[in-house]
Amino acid sequence: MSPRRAKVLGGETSPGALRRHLIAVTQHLLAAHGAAALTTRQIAREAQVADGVLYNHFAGKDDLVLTAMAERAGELVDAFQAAVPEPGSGTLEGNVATLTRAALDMQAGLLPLVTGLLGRPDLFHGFFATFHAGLGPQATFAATVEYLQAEQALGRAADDVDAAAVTELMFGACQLRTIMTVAATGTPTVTAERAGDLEAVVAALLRALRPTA
Amino acid sequence: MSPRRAKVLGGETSPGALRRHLIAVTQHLLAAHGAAALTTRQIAREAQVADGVLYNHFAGKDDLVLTAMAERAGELVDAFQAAVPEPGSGTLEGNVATLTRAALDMQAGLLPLVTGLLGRPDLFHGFFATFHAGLGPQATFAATVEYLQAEQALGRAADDVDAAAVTELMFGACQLRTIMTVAATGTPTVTAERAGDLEAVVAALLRALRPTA
Amino acid sequence: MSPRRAKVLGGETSPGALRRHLIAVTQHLLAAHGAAALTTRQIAREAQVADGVLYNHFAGKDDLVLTAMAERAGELVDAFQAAVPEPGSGTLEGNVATLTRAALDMQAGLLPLVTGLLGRPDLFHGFFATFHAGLGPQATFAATVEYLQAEQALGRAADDVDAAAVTELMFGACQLRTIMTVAATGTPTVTAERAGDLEAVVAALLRALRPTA
Amino acid sequence: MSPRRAKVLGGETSPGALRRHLIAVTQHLLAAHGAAALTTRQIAREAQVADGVLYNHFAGKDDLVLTAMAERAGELVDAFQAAVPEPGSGTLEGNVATLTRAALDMQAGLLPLVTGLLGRPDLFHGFFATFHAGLGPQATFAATVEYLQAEQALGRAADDVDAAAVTELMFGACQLRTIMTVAATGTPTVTAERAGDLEAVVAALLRALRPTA
DNA sequence: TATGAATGAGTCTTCATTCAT
DNA sequence: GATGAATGAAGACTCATTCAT
Repeated sequence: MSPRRAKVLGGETSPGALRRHLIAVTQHLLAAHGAAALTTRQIAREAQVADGVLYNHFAGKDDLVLTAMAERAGELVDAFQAAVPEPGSGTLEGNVATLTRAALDMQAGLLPLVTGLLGRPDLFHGFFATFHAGLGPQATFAATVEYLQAEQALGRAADDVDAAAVTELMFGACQLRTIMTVAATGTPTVTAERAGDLEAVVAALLRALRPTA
Repeated sequence: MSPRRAKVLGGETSPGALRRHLIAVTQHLLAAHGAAALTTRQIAREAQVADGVLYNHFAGKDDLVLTAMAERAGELVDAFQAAVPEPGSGTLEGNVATLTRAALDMQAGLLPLVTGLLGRPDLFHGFFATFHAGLGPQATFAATVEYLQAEQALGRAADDVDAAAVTELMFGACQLRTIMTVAATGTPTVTAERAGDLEAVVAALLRALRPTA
Repeated sequence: MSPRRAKVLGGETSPGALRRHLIAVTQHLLAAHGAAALTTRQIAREAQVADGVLYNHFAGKDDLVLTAMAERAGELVDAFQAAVPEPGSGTLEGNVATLTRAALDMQAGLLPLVTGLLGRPDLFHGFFATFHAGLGPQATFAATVEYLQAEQALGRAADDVDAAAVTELMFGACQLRTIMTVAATGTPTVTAERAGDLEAVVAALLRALRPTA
Repeated sequence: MSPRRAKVLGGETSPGALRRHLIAVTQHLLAAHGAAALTTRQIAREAQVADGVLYNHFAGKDDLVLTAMAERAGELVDAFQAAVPEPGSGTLEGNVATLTRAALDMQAGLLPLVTGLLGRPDLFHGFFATFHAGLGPQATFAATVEYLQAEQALGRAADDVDAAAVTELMFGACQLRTIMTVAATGTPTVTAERAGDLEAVVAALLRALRPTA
């Protein structure tokens, strides 16, 4: 009836501002209340806009959600990649600890996203397909394997252990921690603090990377 | 009009028979199509009973689903526990491989259950609280830690590595494999075969358990 | 929240009563307000039932509407068929007048149905396909042609005129009258009275059936 | 941001150019996809203009659509009128055939217009009221009656048959053909070719116009 | 005048839950 | 206990219309 420009964005009028606002709200709701509570009405209410706005900027709910997820995942991936150490720099111990911590941060951020998708395997599949080669979570796995292989080549890590297997152990442990933290706390938001320390896990990983007796 | 449940249950009339039937049907649908496709009508149709029966045996949908999940989880836990080797028996290598394989089987079975729950953190929390001490998935973690500690005591595994950390690596890797398999295949059901082999992971775990050089 | 059996049907509890009630309401709304005003909510309100009931008896709105239309069309067709005279009985003049009047009644009843369908050619096509051979409006055309051919065989009508063409003229004139009546009155309901008399049309038709000079 | 209608209209800037453009686009969409698929957004997109323009030139969607319909109907009427033969010219047979073919062309063109209107009897009524005396489809009826009466006066057609009734038969048969063609093909567009030949219908009409035995 | 993002009532549909029989 | 029709809030989505720029 009476279309009035929302004043939610504080006068922000640059093109695409509302689009980004909707993405941000979706990411927030996803992280705060889980995927089950994510309805178009909730998004609209939280964004302080009319129910229909969503469809002026996205093809539909799935489009918005997938976009929000992909964007957030991209940020998490970027943050991880930035943390991957230069092979040969520092100590192997410190580097593995850094990587493990970064993996936990990423998994914690990824969980609320992945959570909503697991119930819809088709979308989940498409979500991973969304990323161009070398840009998705898969890329963080590859980067870690590469790092470890480089350390093996440098002789700082045993070369008779499979770098991919070690990476699976590392990422898997972090994911497990994340999920168990959700189970323990009952909130979808997992902070590094709540997830506990990883010292022992890092130590065990390092043993796998040391030369055999 | 008139009760004719006999058909489905093959004449079974003992008390609680229908209750167990509903649980079984729910477990089947959960495993086959995932939690997102689970409606009370689906359950009733598959169970060949009226829509309302559910409420004669359970407080509501959540109660039924949670009960079915807990029971199925119990079976998976039991299967895992049965696979935990006697410390000192066989070889450490074989035993760790057995445990890892058992962990993968359990995670694969657990995933469709957990999937529906992750979107609702409150229920997820309650799900774990459901288990009496020593009966839930947590117990399998404890059993594995105990096994490893016993091997450490027997001198077959290094005693300067944290058994709990190794267990986290093992379970975590299995969980990661399971989820990535869903992402790769786009189906909610993960079989051990589809999840690929674990040799390299087992080998890496064993390195963590061997004495340091 | 509180499901209570509607008392709309006056205590009628025979199976299928509500289904038939919904069909009747749909037919009424269609005839009274046209297809554009036909929403599921309107139907539910007019039927004095909850919004969702429709879906307990029909696959969806289209199913209900198509069913209602087919049923009403069936009645109209039956009424027409009952009016088709026995060839040789009475006078040709009287029989053609009877048929023309019957055709007008049928077209008047059919119009509000067809009206809603013309906007959706796919459904319109399916609507005619719905009828088993010899049961739809097409059958009335065939019956009229047959009647005329029988009169031709009896020598009461000229045999050098195409019976199908005469039938097209008859049915077409009636349809035109019906539509022009809607245009003139602005209501979708056309009664025989409002459509005016057909004497001159019948006379013209009879001329086509008389032997050439 | 800034007006750039020039593109579409080829630099045309005379007042009313955009108004006429919108009407043309609406007519095109109406004929091609039917009234059910006609949204203001569709029109705007097809016209390469902003959603709101429509309201700068018309009171609303109904106004635009009705205007477009009336204009198109006017064209169809003009085409028909141009085809009405001079009484006494050629042969009666040829002239009636010409008129019938022209009536079919007109009905086929009118159908997609009328289709969307039949579901809204109020608009349908207003549509016919739109035409000034002697300009609407009604005028074609009058012209045909006049033509026939002239032929009657000239002695080329029997004068004891009602010219209006014969016209009703002619127009009605054409309309029936048009609608049945939609039913048979499932497409909203009816071309003269698809509607089949009219020879038998013309022959029957001519019989009605010949002197009685 | 043109723009096009924003509006929000309204559409069809789903589904957990109730309760008279 | 069993039945299953009825309920109605809620979901995703559409679209004619408005108005600040």
